Amino acid sequence: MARMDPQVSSSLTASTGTQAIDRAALLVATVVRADEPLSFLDLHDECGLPKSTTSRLLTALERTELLERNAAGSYVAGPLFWLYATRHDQWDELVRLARPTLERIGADTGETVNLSVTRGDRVVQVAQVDSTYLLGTRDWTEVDVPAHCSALGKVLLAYGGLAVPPGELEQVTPSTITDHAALERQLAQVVRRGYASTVDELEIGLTGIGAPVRGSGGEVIAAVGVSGPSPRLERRLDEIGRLLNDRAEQLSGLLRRRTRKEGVA
Amino acid sequence: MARMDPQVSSSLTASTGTQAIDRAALLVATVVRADEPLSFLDLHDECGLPKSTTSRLLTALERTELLERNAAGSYVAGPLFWLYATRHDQWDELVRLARPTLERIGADTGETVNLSVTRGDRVVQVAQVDSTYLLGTRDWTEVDVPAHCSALGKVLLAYGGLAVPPGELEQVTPSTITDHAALERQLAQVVRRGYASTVDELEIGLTGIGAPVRGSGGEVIAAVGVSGPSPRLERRLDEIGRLLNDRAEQLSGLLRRRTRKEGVA
DNA sequence: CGTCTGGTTCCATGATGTGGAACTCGACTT
DNA sequence: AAGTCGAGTTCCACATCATGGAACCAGACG
Repeated sequence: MARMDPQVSSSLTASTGTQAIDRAALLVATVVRADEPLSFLDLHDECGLPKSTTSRLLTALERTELLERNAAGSYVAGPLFWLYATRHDQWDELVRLARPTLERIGADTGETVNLSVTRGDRVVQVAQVDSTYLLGTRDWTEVDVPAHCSALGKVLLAYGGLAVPPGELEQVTPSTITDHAALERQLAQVVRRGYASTVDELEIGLTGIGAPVRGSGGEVIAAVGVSGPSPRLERRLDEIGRLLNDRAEQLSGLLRRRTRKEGVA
Repeated sequence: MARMDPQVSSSLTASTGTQAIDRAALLVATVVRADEPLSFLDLHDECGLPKSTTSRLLTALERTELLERNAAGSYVAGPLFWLYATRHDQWDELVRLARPTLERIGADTGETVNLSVTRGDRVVQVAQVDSTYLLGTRDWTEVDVPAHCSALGKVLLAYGGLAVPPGELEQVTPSTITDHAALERQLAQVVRRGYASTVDELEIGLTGIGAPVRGSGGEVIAAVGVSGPSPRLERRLDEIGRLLNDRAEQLSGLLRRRTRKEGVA
């Protein structure tokens, strides 16, 4: 009856008296994380439960509106998820999901951390974790700045989350890149390196570094980055750039569609 | 041990061997539908489960990321819901939720049914169920029309989902209302009656009727309506208006936050 | 320092979920 | 038309697992 070792299945946080629920939740999580219709068999061997059990659980989950079957009979997230999604803005939810990542970056670097997305043709900061230093950047959530001179803006430009505006590029400081060709060259480099940076280009003495966050389909949907005084950051550009890329990659992994063989969180 | 009559609990579709899951799902559904933090006790007496059971189930649901506790210890929807919401557009999900309602309206009236929302300062149709008549309106999903001469537009204007544009009101047909004062008077009437209509105001021979859909907080977030040839609809304005209001009310009920005493769907 | 409300842990009990095997259904072959 | 296979559901004896009353714990209030 025991499928494998009796006590290996759920290791952490000691679960007792909840086998059925753990399994049901595993099914739901698998469907939601995959984010594409999974057939009965997919779920059967993805989750490693006996056919009869799988069937019973899935039927119950469907009845309770946690899952639903599409026309082809495959399972997708059910009405409860639709309801939640209609009521909540997707960017707010991205912030929730990203919060732990931002905080880790904050702890690692000590600098102010930002998360940006494109809204229309503008870059807006949607979340911020403050610097541990006294000298940090102010809270500019919802403040939007020209894309071509902010690190997060450059990331979004470089990965196609945003198009480079056709007209003049505003000269915000003496260091701002205003030449289209030069900007394009930089953007190509951003893609090559996996992170973007601006030193004194948005404001004298302000340095920013950013990396791309990818959505479920692999498209770049947001950018994470840190910013702070140039003297403190200038020398750590590459170090922090790599760190950001790592962390952003992890966050992207969370958002990525997963089909096969993913350990239980 | 049996709380009530042994076979009364879950009547439809015969459930067997899934008590634990049904209960767990009930908890999740309650939290998601309420859409505001529910304390342990709220859930306890909302769902009528023994304390110990409630506790065990909630702990399991939290571990599996279906629920989460906020700072105050109350339960809210968990990371799995966030993930789903980040990946899906909220208007698309509204369409999913509304589809059954639209289809019922279509079946009731035989006319083309539309669902509209405001995007920025424009009204866009986001879903359509086609007329059973041959003479119906074409698919204008994503086509946006001036708000002051469409029934759904008037609904959104009337309930504050949209502001009346300050400038000239475009005269689309001879019947189009172009006078601001007259429009305001109509909008007030719309609120009084609970539905809006346009006869020949957008296109000669085209009549539309619409009613408001309210979101979780009670604000009007969308409008449902039917449209078709004036000869067929003109006489049924009030009848259909009431019908739409009823159906829209039902849909709104689905979206409304619910805190207490709601039967299991 | 006692008293409550709010919540978790224990544990004996048997109801409840389990899973192998039998069965059904439909599609595809021969 | 009969035969075969794969996908999925239903059955049912068994014992594992969820159950819930009671005891327990912790913090807030008086």
